[in-house]
Amino acid sequence: MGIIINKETPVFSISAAAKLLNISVHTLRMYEREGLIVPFQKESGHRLYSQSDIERLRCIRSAINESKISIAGIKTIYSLIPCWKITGCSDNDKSNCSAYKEHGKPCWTYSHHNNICAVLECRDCSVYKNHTECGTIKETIINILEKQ
Amino acid sequence: MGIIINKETPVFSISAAAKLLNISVHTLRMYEREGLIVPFQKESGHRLYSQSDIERLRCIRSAINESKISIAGIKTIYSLIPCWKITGCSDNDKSNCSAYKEHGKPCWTYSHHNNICAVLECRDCSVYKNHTECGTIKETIINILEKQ
DNA sequence: AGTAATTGATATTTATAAATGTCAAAAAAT
DNA sequence: ATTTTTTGACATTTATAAATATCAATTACT
Repeated sequence: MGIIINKETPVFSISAAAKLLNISVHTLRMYEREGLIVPFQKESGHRLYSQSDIERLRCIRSAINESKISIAGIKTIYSLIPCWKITGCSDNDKSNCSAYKEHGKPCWTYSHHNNICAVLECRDCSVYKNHTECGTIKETIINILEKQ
Repeated sequence: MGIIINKETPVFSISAAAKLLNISVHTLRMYEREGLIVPFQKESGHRLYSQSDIERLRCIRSAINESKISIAGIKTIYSLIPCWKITGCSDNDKSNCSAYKEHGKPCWTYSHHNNICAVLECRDCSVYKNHTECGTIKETIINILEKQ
């Protein structure tokens, strides 16, 4: 059998994740409702968290508790990632995309029927996976600007 | 005589500005201490605010009160403005600049002895003047990315 | 010269975001 | 089959960021 377990494999239940992070399951659901995280969902609706999800949540917790950035602030910061450059959106994709045109919410909180994002779960997209904290976001802005 | 009064002319005392905004003078000084605003300072140390400053402060108030973004969040958002592309920093300028290398604080909260920013008061720099709220910041990121 | 406004620094208050608690129904595990 | 966990929705608590208050010293008006 070919089961591969890596950092992206969803393995922790919500209670296991909560214990690892020393927070309550309510808090985890709140972060999800706010669009900070996108855990894997089974058909039943039950959530599963990967090691990557845990690390992402540690960053979020640090932003809230150490850096004193509010949840609304984190959402807005995520919304400034130039996702369209990472995904390779066409002009048409962009004109159909709220994530491109608006701000205040991360791109992965929008539904993507009519553009390039429809081919991939947001959870598996590098825009989501690679950007957990502000340092990485600034690096991305710099990299995209210097590269082209 | 050639006195020109426009939106950038510092004319309001701190108490006048506080009244216009319906806040206390303490709050205005706090925003300054946090690096959100850079009012004009007389030799005596007394502050003067322009019409532009008032509008900037309205944006900041709206971010805090309506959008629920914390002051630390606003600072981090400001720190994501690609200032080096606006000022035309050289590679050497960048390597000497904390605003380029770090994040969490707006570029105008750093001292700029040793790069292109030394020639202009931050208060008079378009990085500061043109970016009061998140919409403009996203627009700038988009514009810089599409232009080049 | 005398009143009013501003300064910075420290302490206090208040508003509310973030986190938890509770509940009944549904799903999963043993 | 029974126990445990998860679900969503609503209510409550708590921690603290944001805003004020107070103070003596300094500066600015008239």
